[in-house]
Amino acid sequence: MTDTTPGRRGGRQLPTAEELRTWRGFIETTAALSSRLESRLQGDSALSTGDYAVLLALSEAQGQAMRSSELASHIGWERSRLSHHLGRMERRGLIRRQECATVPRGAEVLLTKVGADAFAGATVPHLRAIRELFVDALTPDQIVAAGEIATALRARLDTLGKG
Amino acid sequence: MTDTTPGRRGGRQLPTAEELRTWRGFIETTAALSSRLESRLQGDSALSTGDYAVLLALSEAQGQAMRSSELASHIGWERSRLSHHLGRMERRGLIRRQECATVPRGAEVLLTKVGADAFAGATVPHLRAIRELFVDALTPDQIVAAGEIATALRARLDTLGKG
DNA sequence: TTAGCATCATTGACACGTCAACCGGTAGGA
DNA sequence: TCCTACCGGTTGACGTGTCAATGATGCTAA
Repeated sequence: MTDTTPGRRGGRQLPTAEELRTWRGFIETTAALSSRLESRLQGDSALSTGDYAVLLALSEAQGQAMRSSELASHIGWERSRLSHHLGRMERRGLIRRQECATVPRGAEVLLTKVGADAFAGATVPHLRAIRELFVDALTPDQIVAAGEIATALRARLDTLGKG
Repeated sequence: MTDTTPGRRGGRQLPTAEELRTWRGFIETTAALSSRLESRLQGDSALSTGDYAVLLALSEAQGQAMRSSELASHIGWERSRLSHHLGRMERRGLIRRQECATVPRGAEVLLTKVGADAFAGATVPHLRAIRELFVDALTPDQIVAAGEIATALRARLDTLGKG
């Protein structure tokens, strides 16, 4: 394992072999974690994490309803993505869409009973899975460190922008 | 924000509100990081990270060729996923598939010149993006901590198995 | 007034992943 | 021998995500 130290010249260099190993472990493990959580949720409640995010937002909204674009920005999705997803959720009866009374071109998304029940049944197993797969896997110090790492990475993403 | 401490009874409890905040920040940020890296790679080289993984494996293999199932296990993919992906890569001329001479029912995957060139052009920008978005975002201590967190999470995933 | 222009939402085309079914061939055991 | 079971690989159906284009509707400025 020859050392590929880029070092010197303080400029824009490539990662070292060690940094790359850490990177791969980190990104692959977090992906695996997401995917495991997804399949746990699916198995426990027949919902995807996307469904869960939508249902969570709607169940917390007053009237259990939100405008489509409001919902999109609340959960941080592109409108196109939300529109596709709502179409699938509507086919399964989890939500309903209707024209918004107040805003002419607006669409109002409503939580149905089926959706509310599905969400109610999903939340405890989902939180339990988060506890088992994340919280219980780490020491308290590591949880704090994970939070700080996420904050630092997020800051970097934000400052670099889409570039 | 009422404290939802589960604590006591040392049993299988739900995460606290604080743990949940950390969890959300962590999982959403790592997802955003993956997605940003994906779009950087796409913009720099018209390759996806999936393409990159396949091309990396093939370019390191002797003869720049591998059996399909060997490739699948090397990069940790299900065979079905690889088969679909190879179909798309083959349409773009990045790889070629042919019957394996030695193993009757085996398929051999070959790196084409187009694929090798695409990979060669992609690697430096990709490594640079990893440096900018991950390595440079964290302190050396945080990189070490990230590695340890990944190891701990991975261990947890492995011990829990598919359950 | 009307020609742009931004905004809200949907749509279509396509890439990507998973799951389950399938096919062809090889290997064991009745 | 024949039946079965596995193995390598492909396929189809479907959920999911992005991008670019399209409607439909208001706002604004010549």
